[in-house]
Amino acid sequence: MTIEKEYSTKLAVGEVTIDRRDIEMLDAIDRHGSMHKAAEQLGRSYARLQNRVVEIEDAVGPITERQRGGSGGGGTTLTQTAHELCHQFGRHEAELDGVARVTESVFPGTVQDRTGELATVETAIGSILALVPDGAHEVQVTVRSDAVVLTDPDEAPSADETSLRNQFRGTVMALEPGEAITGVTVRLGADSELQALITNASSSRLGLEVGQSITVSFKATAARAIRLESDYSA
Amino acid sequence: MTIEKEYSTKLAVGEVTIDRRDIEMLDAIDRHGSMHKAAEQLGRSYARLQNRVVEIEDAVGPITERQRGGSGGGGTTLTQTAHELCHQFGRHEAELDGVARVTESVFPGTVQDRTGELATVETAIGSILALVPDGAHEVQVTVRSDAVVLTDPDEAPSADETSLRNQFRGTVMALEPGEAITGVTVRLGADSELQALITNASSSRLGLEVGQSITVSFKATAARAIRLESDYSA
DNA sequence: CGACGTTGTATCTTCATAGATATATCGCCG
DNA sequence: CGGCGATATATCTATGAAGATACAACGTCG
Repeated sequence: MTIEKEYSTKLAVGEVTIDRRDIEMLDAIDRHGSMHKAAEQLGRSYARLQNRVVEIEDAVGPITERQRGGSGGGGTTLTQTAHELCHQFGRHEAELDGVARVTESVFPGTVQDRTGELATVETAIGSILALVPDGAHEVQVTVRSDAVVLTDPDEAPSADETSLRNQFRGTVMALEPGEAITGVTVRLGADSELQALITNASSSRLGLEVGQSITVSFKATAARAIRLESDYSA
Repeated sequence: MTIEKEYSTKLAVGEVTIDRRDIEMLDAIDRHGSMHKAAEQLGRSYARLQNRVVEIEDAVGPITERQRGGSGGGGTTLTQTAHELCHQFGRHEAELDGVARVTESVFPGTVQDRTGELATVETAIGSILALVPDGAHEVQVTVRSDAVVLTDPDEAPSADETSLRNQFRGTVMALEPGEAITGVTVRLGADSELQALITNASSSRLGLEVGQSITVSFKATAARAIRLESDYSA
């Protein structure tokens, strides 16, 4: 059975939380210049829609300029605030979409030293410096494939010169070239693999081939651990 | 007014989508060994809870072993499948949490050449290679601060040797040291700043100081653009 | 000055979700 | 063999979100 990662994007601003439906509403108002037409196009009742606009404005401040009477009977336009809300929502959604799309590599391990939110986790592939939740001991470290940097081992900068704190040596096991991006699977230990996403250009620049030795790096701030003895008590 | 990024985590598996409430339910069942006690602890009705378990199992397959009668009257334990579901949910949530926590830097620009999902975007700080949605022209490129790599300019590897396709030169404007992680603000152009998160260790290793010249890099697969002429029509 | 197409409200209905309650079933154990 | 504490299930009710409907208010324009 396949499990798909899903999410729903929200922005908490003041007292209200704005979801996709609200953004679609604002977008429709913007495109049609009136709340009535927006309601019609979205197939929802004008009353509720207008109500929601007021509700949001009560918490956020003016997001519309509403005019009644006048030529055409009036209309509603969005304020700059509303447009910025939409953009911010779009950016947030793009980031979340990235999370849901991208594959992750998982390494079980045990927490060793901790400093603040960071800790070293002992895993099958060695020590990983990662963000570790408070009080966790047995954890899984996850690394997003779009955060993994590949380097030619001969040219690899020593970890001293960059902020890439995790660096491992591995062997390219598989290449899945796409139109612009190649998925790379790197074997790091007996049973451990790490996936990376790189541009096709980088792939050919590095001369990637199956069987090749390669250096993989990722930032500590991009490696996140979750505790295995999960406790979801609210 | 402050806008906070929120989200809600979900896993779509088969016909049902599992949310945090479901995971909390499974966790409570696991801890108490019975659905009745779980319902009581969660303050929800046994009937609905039991119903939900059946609902999930209809779609996902066995996630519990339920026994009635016997010593103690019976009880319910979770299957391995259920535990894996919880872990996967935890990992997914950790990633989303990362998105909501981390700051992002935004660069408006216009799309130039495109190959598949990738395109170069002309911005105030120069060309950025990023993931760009289909058909977009005017965009905002966002870069997560945990994806930015800092390098000593003298030692910076040429872009030829790594899969870090975006590389810029800048000046450190601000340092916000935390317990384990330092937030770094780098000025890249007249009006453009990029934020990065690095470990304190990396910060001191690089000898970071305000005013210092520094090289920032990030992967094309970690830079995401959203269209400015947003169209949220469903 | 009246028509028109808006915005602004108020009220009723519909629907889905979940709690409340009651009852049946099960199977070990004293 | 009855009690206990669980699972299993059906029915009623409470609640909240949203649609349906109706009507008042507004202001430009013909």
